[in-house]
Amino acid sequence: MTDLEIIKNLKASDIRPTNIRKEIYRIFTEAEFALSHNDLELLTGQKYDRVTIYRTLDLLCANSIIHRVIDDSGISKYSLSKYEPPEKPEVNKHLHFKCRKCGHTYCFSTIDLPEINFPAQLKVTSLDISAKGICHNCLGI
Amino acid sequence: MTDLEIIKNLKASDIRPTNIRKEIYRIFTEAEFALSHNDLELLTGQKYDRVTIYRTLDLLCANSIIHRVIDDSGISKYSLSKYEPPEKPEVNKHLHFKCRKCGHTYCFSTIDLPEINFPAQLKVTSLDISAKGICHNCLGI
DNA sequence: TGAATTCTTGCAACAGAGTTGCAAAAATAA
DNA sequence: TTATTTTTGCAACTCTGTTGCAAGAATTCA
Repeated sequence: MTDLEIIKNLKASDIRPTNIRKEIYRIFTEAEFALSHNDLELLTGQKYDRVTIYRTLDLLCANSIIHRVIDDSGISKYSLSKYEPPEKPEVNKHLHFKCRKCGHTYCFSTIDLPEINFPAQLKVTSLDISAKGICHNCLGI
Repeated sequence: MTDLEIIKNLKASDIRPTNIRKEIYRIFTEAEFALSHNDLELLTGQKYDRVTIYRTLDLLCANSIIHRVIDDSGISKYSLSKYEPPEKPEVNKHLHFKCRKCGHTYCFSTIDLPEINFPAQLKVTSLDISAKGICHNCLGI
């Protein structure tokens, strides 16, 4: 993604394209797996304050540019949002996979997810399917 | 569950039936939804040390008497394990539902779960399906 | 029974993730 | 240029969870 596109996308959500915002957004566009706050502190070279990074993540989340995945150990990771259809679906679905070996969390497309039958009468508004195991990379070695 | 059954079950896992262990185990057998460490501190009337409660939870988890559910906000909750078949399944499956209104997390049976097709070649060893929405109780009001 | 050993609990202290308040700095509007 | 709003950094704090250690309780074994 070009710098201009980064700026354009931020502006489209009424987010001022400051340095930290552009840099963190760019990092997400290039990431292959979900990143934690700590990952971002390292990837930005400790250039920004911890709190500012948290606030940037919250801002990008609130504008659905990224989304949060809660790790099986309870820590938050973030990943670029990919909308399959441009419309917002009735049930917000996510499909994640965490590798027990390398620890990375991967986000997958949610097309082709089967229906889950919940017992009783529940109004389901979001669905999160997350698996654990060994990822493609770690199996290959 | 009778006191004797509680004691018998703990002993079956080589766990000495001390007061805190019996009490916390009993609380889980009577709980309708998953409980956090903080819930247990309150339910036991601040009778036990925080750390001892954590250790009791870890012990019951390690012996598969209870299992841990990570909340969408990242905090751990615990719930009694229910094995449908007595054998251990190849893929350890869980089905959870968190109500946005009351905040409770419910654990459901995992029979009748459809297959999830993950992309690429991944070895899946556990599967966690968790939904959010409004629960039966909160809808009824 | 009594001493030695092991297990359990509580306390203190710590670590990590995340939040809040406030003031300085930067950007925008007037 | 000045006034206003937004953004950032700092300090301090909360909450969840962990670790080390010593005291207490239970178990084992002679």
